[in-house]
Amino acid sequence: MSPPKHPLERFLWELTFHRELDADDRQAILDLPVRVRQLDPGAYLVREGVVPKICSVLIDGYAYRQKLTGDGARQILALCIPGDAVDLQNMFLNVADHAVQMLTSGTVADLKRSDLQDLVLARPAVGAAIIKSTLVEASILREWVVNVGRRDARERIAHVLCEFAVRLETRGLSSGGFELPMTQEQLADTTGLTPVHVNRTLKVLEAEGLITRQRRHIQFPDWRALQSAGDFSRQYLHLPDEDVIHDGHAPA
Amino acid sequence: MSPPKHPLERFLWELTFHRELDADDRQAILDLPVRVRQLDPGAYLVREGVVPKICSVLIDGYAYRQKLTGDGARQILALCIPGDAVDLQNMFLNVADHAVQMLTSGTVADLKRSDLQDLVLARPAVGAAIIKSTLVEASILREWVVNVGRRDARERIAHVLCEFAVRLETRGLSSGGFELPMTQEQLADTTGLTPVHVNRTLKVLEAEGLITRQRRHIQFPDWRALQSAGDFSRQYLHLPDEDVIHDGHAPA
DNA sequence: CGCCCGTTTGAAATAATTCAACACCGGTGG
DNA sequence: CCACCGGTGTTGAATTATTTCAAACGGGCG
Repeated sequence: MSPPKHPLERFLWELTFHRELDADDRQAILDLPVRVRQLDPGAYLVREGVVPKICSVLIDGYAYRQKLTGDGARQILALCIPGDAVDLQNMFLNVADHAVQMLTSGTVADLKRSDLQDLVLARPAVGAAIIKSTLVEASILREWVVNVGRRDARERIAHVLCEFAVRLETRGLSSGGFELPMTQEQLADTTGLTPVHVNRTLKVLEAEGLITRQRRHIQFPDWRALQSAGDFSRQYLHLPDEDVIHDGHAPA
Repeated sequence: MSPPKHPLERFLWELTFHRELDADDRQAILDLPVRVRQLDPGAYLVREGVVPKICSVLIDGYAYRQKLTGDGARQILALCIPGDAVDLQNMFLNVADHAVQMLTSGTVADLKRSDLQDLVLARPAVGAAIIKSTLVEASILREWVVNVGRRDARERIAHVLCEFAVRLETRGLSSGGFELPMTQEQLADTTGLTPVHVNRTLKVLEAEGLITRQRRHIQFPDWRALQSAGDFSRQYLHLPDEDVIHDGHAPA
């Protein structure tokens, strides 16, 4: 929970996850000129339809990718956690096909698009790491299609909780439970459900002993059972090694 | 409808769509050693969980990306049309997170993974084109999450039909209508619905005059209205220019 | 204290599913 | 040539998951 010394430290760590980087690669990333900004919940990092000149990296706090349907319904497409770059696709695509908005308050580091492009050209290993991280994002997207397309409410929510927990744990941002950074309405928009149905389903999960909740703090008394309820398997996250996630009350 | 002279011709065309390639780039692609295979419906191009050593490019026929849930339900994640490379992500990712299967019979060209990797290193423009095309795929995936997450059956099906029509048209594979290369059950698996509900919904669309059907041949008497019924806008396809798609009976 | 946002609960309505039967079509073999 | 067959499409009726609407509740904050 202590803030990283260098703004891009966690971003660097996340890239190294995907691809080995040598000292020069790492230094080149840390030398990138950044502007650090503090943002409020709801602030836009990217707006649909525009070409951003900057690419923001989340340092602290959470964000989400989002799209609206014609009649105003919202679908959340991805959750961004500290260390995620929010805009990598826009290094190659000319127009943002979705919006990115802050979920909580937090801070971001803005990189110049051109700086990033130069870096990728100068250091192919960094380019490879960036590509890999966008490919993993695509894999997560595929799993989300499965989630909203073929699972019922209980499975969907359990799955989202599992995914979020694992992603946080592998970055050292939580263990055995976490502060869910969103309202039930936002959870509804990530699972393609209604806020009231999310509420009822959370209570079911709680009644079954799969989660405990105090306010928005969620814990997993039976991690194994939650995974199975959510039909969750971490394969699609393409994590390099098998970190263990512990039960809420019985860290193994 | 006439088969391309060179097996990779349509693949090349699709890449050029995303990024300008000079004569040397293009020649390098066409010089790639290929093995051409004829495949039956249902044949696997990629199996989940394995590392393919080859990357197949669809020359003829259709394929789909697919994932199964724990209890055996299937979700189709993408439709591949002639010119699509089926495996680009596996150039960087070590394990396939989903399967790819032939929808119809057809032919594919197999490229050696290492050949492709060498090509990308030798010709950065080709690499850029490949990256862009995987990013467009990710954009389509995002739209699919919205589709199954936030649209009702009628909208979902109309949307899938629109997307498929536009993608086919921009590759010169159809105009004003097409032969839907899948059963209603497969359409159900792409929309997250039940086969019988797909059936009923198709009849609704037909009754509304948005589509006509004879067997699996679909036409669009009112293309504008179908788009609006499906909440479809081609922006997310990141197409370079604004090709026009015509109504079934009134090519404009 | 009172207000507002988010959560919780209930009852009624609806979209989609399930199960089951039947129709259709092209292909195969008698 | 016809009969049958399996896969696909079509239809109906009953059931279920989820939504909708509406109202009450709770806690944090000005």
